Amino acid sequence: MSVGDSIPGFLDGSSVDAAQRLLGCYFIRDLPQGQVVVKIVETEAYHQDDAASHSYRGETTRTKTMFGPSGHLYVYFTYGMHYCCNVVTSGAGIGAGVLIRAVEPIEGIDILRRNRANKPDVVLTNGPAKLCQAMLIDRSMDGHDLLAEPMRLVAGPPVPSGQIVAGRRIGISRDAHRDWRFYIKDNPYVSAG
DNA sequence: CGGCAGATACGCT
DNA sequence: GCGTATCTGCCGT
Repeated sequence: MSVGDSIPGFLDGSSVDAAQRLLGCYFIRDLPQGQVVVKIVETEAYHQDDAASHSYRGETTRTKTMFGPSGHLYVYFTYGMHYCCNVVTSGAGIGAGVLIRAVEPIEGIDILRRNRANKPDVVLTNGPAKLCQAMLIDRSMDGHDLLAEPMRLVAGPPVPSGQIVAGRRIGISRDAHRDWRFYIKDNPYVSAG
């Protein structure tokens, strides 16, 4: 397959814009077992003036990465056992990012299967904690620059706006009415939600 | 297949 | 203490 080789240039704008434009982009993850390529199919936007965002109450040790430069990975730990990852947006000094909720396996699906106890393909990466488990993303990856190995973000062909569905974000209680969740219409790897 | 409880640890009140 | 940007297994329809 052929993908672009530069990080998407729209990350410095609002996370709501970035969340839509990240759909169709790729993560290329190098693991000891080999290379994994996935396509982003579901996202959610979070920003500083957003009561649902980890950055809402200001910078802390945990959320420091969200206030750093765009294009880095913010990884958090939640529910006592799960990791989830965001692409940092909106530039240094602003606490914003895009939660990656689901991805579609493109290459290295056998590696993803192994990391997910050989579960059926459709549930390998259709959730924010599932995809982190499948791609071996944990707190040690927090702050990682997505221009660099072992995990890069590259632009994909833009998803037509008619193919993007917006809806409420999942699993939050504050500012829940905002339609800041985006996914590719009819894609089988979108989370059940 | 939909609903629900349990797991489990960390950050914030 | 309490709530959490979740997932899984187990139950009943």
